[in-house]
Amino acid sequence: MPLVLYNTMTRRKESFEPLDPDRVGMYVCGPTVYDRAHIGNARPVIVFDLLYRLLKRLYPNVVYVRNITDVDDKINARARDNGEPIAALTARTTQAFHEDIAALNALPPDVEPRATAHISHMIALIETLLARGHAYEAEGHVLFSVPSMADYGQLSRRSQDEMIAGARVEVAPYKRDAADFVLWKPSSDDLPGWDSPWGRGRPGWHIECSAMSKEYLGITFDIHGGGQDLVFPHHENEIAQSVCAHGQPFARYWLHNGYLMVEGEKMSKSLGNFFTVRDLLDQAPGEAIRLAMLSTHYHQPFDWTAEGLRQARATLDRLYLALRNTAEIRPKGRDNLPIEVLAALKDDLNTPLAIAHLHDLAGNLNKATKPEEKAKWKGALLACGDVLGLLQQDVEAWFRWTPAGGTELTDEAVDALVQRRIEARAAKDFAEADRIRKELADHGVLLEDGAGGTAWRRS
RNA sequence: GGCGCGGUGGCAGAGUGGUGAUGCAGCGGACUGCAAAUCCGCGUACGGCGGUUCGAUUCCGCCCCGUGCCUCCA
Repeated sequence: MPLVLYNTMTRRKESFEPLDPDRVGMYVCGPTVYDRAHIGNARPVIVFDLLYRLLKRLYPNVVYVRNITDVDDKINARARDNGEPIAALTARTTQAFHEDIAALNALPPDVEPRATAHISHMIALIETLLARGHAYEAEGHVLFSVPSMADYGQLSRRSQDEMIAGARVEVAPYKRDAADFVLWKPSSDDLPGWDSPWGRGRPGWHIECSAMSKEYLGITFDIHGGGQDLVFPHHENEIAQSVCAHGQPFARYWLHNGYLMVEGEKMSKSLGNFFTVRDLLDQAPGEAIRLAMLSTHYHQPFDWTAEGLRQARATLDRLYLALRNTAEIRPKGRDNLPIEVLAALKDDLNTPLAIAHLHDLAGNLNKATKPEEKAKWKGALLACGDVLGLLQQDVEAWFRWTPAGGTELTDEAVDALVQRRIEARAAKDFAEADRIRKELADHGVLLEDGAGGTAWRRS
């Protein structure tokens, strides 16, 4: 049962066979650090985190590289608007990014290279492209010559004629060909810049990924991922740069997550449906956001909705309840991922199917009567959680989560009321017991009387 | 205009050439002081029209609808 991945380059599912099974390399395009991560940024983070977890389970050594783009015109513009130094903006935003995605249970990549720390690598790459006749200088810029690459456009399946016909942006006069793109551009004194053979300047958008992927993964490596919107021009141009510079293949498998929409519409600030990850973490646990994202296959368009988030929370309630109801059982076989779930994930990360199996496991756990059966199903459920990045937290912590600025009762106040109700029930004062239940319910706290006492959770 | 992606039951969302996942919501039952949770049972869905086939939601064609990209947005 091989790992099968949908390769954008070939537009079909392919068996994944790493170049070197002892060192699997994956490069994913990371954030441009000028603002808080939004919900659309979260999808590739979560999707490729899952792939990373799966790869680590299948191969002994996986190197996951996700860059930080900390030189960019949007950064420059934002720093100017904020009246703060660029370095302060990028440092602050990078830290916020790390906090946000950690809350989504995304593991840190093995390497997280920053563009500004690799300028010399980019310059060297550009020099190679110039030397090989794939780039040219013009008015302080260095441009990649698209016509110099015979098979440009393979990934996005565009012919150069089409691109010219469809071009709707005014072509800079110094470009020899409308499709040529910038490798290096001049910087004025008020902008970030580095000395180069072409004067003080800064890199174009695409070159950093070509330079840094080679640095950490080599010229040819296994997997390159990102959002579908990066297929063109970003990934296409990365391929052009890397292949033309090195004369060898670049990434072998290209994976792209589908677009994200919000309540059926494109997310945009003007529509008022623009959410940052931070906004959502105030409303729901990060784990619920993660599960919501994984409820749709990564390749499909994903529609972010309040209802979807509610369902994700309900699903996690169900799974955590199965764990809570067997709190006294020590799980067994947690290292053994159930075969159905492994098979689902190995089939191009079929997370919806894997989640369906999670429900089966929870059902089995709920139905089990013998302790050894419970231990087995509980271990299986937790094993799935480990690879999916779910069910990692303390069960009670899950049920006690409160939204930011919530006016709910404190945990202590709930405990005190629960205790009073226990006493009322012991005295057969069911009117008082029901009154307390009602009072708690009005504050979003649900009670569950079980054999082992009364448990509560916030709804 | 060019190049893509998608349309599955009330909702979300897998999957498959023929015994039609899973969850949420809903209904009925068991259990419970009452609940909740849990368990049991219940829903003949696959955008439209053709074609191939013994048989299509699944393959092919056309159409309709939604959505994305087309040089710096994950």
